[in-house]
Formats: sequence, C-alpha cells, structure tokens
Amino acid sequence: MSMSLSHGDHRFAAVQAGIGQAPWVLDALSDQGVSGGSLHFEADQEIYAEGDEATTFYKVVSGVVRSCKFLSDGRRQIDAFYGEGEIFGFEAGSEHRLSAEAVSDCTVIPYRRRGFDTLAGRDERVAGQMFSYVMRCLERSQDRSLLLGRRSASQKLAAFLLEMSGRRACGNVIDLAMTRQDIADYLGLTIETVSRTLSQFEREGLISLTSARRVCLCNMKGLRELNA
Amino acid sequence: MSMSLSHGDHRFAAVQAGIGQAPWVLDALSDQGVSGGSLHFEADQEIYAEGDEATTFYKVVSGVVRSCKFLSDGRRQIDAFYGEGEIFGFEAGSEHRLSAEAVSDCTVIPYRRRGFDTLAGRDERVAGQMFSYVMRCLERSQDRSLLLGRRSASQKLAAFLLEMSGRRACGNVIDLAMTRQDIADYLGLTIETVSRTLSQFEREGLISLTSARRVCLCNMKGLRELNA
DNA sequence: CGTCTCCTTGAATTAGATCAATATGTGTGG
DNA sequence: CCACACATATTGATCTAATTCAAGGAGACG
Repeated sequence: MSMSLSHGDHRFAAVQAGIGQAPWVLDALSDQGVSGGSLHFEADQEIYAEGDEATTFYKVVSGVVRSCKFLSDGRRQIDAFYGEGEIFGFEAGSEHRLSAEAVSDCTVIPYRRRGFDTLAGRDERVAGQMFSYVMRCLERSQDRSLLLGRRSASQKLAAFLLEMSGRRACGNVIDLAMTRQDIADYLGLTIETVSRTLSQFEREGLISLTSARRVCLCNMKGLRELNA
Repeated sequence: MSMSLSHGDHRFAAVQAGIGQAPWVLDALSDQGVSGGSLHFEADQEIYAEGDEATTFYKVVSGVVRSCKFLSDGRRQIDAFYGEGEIFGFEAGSEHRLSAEAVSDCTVIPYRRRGFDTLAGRDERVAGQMFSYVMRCLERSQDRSLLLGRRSASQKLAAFLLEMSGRRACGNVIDLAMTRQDIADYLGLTIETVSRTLSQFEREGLISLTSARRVCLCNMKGLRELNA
C-alpha cells in the first residue's frame, strides 16, 4: 500500500482544504509522550532563535507566530505567519534556520522531533501527512517568490489581505495580529509604503480601515483583479 | 525503524552534500518500469506547461531546465534552474503549478508518479529520500524569498553567481547556460540591470567576463561579502 | 555580407525608500 | 478624569535604485 506521497488521496482532503493546516494525525502524538503539554508566549517573545538546536517543532494552538531571518544591517525578512493549527519549526537539518517569535500572545504545543520520527516510522499516515504538509509549504513558498520578485506594492498588499482573509475570515473583516512593520517585513516593503498603499486602497473603496488593525475588504473582486 | 524523516541520518549524507541532488534511490526506478527511458529537448522547448496533468516528474540527465510562471502581462518569474541529477516537476496536486522549459539542449528521464508512489510504499528509503529532497527544495525556496524581498541588484547577482559556481564549478570559471533574460527573470530584475551590474562587477575586479556566458569569479570573497 | 538574437550602454523616468513631522491610540500614575 | 509617555501609524517632501525607453555592438549562422 502506498504511503501516499500521492496527494490525490482522498483521505487527506480535509488537510488539503485548509491551507497550511497541520496534519490532524499529530493530535495523536499528544497521547504518546511526544508532546510536552503546551507553552505560552507573550507578544514579541522569542520562541527559538536562528541556529538553535532543532530538537523540537511546534503547533500553534492560539495566537499568531512569525518566523524570520535578520540581516546584518538589522533589517528583517519575515518568512511566514503561522496561525491556529499550523506547524512551524520542523527542520531538515539539526538547527533552526529561522527564528520564531510570538506576534501576539500565543499558545503552542511542542513536539519532540525524535519521538515524531519514531511514530512516523510506525505509522505511514503520520509520515504521509507530514510529507503532504511540507509539499504545501513548498507551494506557498514558491508563490511568495513570485510575489516578492515580480509584484508591485499594491499587488503585494492585495495578495496579503486576501491571504489573511482566507485564513482568519469573519465575513469580510479581518483583524490583523501584526503591525505595519511586520507586514512590511513580510512583503519586502517599508512601513511607510504599506501604510500609504492601504490608505490608497481605502480611497479607492477597495477596503475600509475600521481601525489600524481591523480591515474590511469591501471589494474582494477588485483586490483579486490587481493580481490578475 | 524510522522512515528517516529525521535527516541527521547518516545514510543520506551524500544526498545532503550535493544541494538539490536527486535521491540516488531513484536510479532503482529505471529497472522497475517506472521510468520510460529518456527524453531529449532542444533549447527553449517546453517540457510541460502550467496546468498540465502532473502524471510524470523528471530527472535531468544533462543540460539545464527552468521552471517558471507567466504573468498576464507576459513577464516571467523563473522559480528554479535544474541541472544534472536534479528532480523537477514533482507535484503535490494533480496539475503542474509551473511550466518547465529546456534552457539548453537537454536530456531528462521521466518517472511515472503512480509507479513511484507504489515503490515508495514498498521501500521506506525511497519515501524518506524524497521527503529529504523536498525539504531541501523548501529551504532553497525560503532562501530565495529572502533574496528577492530584501536584497539589492548587486546582492542578488552576487548570490546568483555563487549559487551557479557551487553547482557547476570548474575552478572559478562558470559557463552560464542561461541568457541575461533568464537571469533577470530568476532574480526579479530587468535584463538591463543584470547586464549593468555584471559590468560593474567586472570594473570592480570581482569577476571577469571572458565571454557573455563565461564568467570567472576572480574574487569570491568579495562577492560573498556583498551578502554578509 | 546581411540578418537575427543576445548583450551592452546611455538618458529619462518612476516606484518605492528615506528622512522628517504629525497624528492616533493606549496604558500609567496623579 | 486628565496629563504624560511611549509605541504605532499616517502623511508629506525629497531622493535614489532600478526600470523604461532608445540606440548600438558583438557574435552566430545561412
């Protein structure tokens, strides 16, 4: 029987539907001593640093986490935001290649990698789902390369808003956990450009800024058309 | 026994050393009817298009392949270049998300995905190595995001030259298979900026352009320092 | 030798960055 | 409740790196 590196497999439909959702099978790990309870972090607290030994990976229970890299000049590139149910910090090598920080107060479950490996060896579904998850991360990362390489500030912001809406949607309204600086570092822009572009979107009637962190996507179609 | 989602595993040392190298275990597939011989493509010929059914993936035997996405305005983003021994076109979903084209004349071996899945189900090493390979792709993709998001034209070019040198190195001299346009589309720049930046590198003594496609990296250290 | 593609270089333009000032909260302590 | 400090966000005025537009040059090939 295939271990389902093929992902047309219907058993994983649920996983595939929620982009970035963690393999549900990880839940089982909690019962096998692989997980060590849950951890709480306050906003801006570091979860692990670049170069730290990667003996553990995590799943977000609540709140939002960012993974990022720092440049020698102090600037920052945010690689990804992780929300409820998503996995982060799973590494191929022995060290964390990026650091992870709490964007908002958040709770995460740590999983010991060694324990996970053992379980993955026993249960094909665990391995298969993790594989599926990593493939999904790869797809996201490739999409980001396109975004960062060839898109204008407006296109980046539009894509960002739609991405956030796809994850944390409550109607058209999204509550951003992150600051303008976070958004800028995610999109390869400056905080001023992010702010200006959002203001412009509001003038054009694409969005409405209830407050700085609360955005209403009034015209999703218009936003989508920006990235045709 | 673990299926080696852990990559500290020494059996895979060789795979890990050569960045982007395909799992050697794929060689075995040729003997099992999974591979269908080898295919030849001429420069600029399409291997598959975005949206094509992803029943097959490939390994490069010789030559260079690019995978890319086209924007509605005709511009192009190249996601990756694949050289000898590298795998491309392995998808999570049922369609190819990017198109693939021959950069130079090249030979590739096609593998039927269904056959591969079956084999992966029987042999943990196949699955584990493919997992390792995908993790490596993910790392590369993440590094690219940093490059595209936060680096200047000179930094992008320096990183590109060092990447190429790391793969196809013959001393300090690299023979680029791709055009300036390919490089530009890979780095999110224009052809003119690529050309100007290379000329500037030559004036600064960092490189020497024997011919348009042949570059000698006279000062690797200097190039590396650009991305400190 | 002419034609074609690829590459280089120059001049003008512009999107986004940088620098600088002001505004909008938000929590603290009086 | 107000006054203050402090972090975050917006807006304006320049500046600049990279793009765009335009013109040649260099090599390959019939």
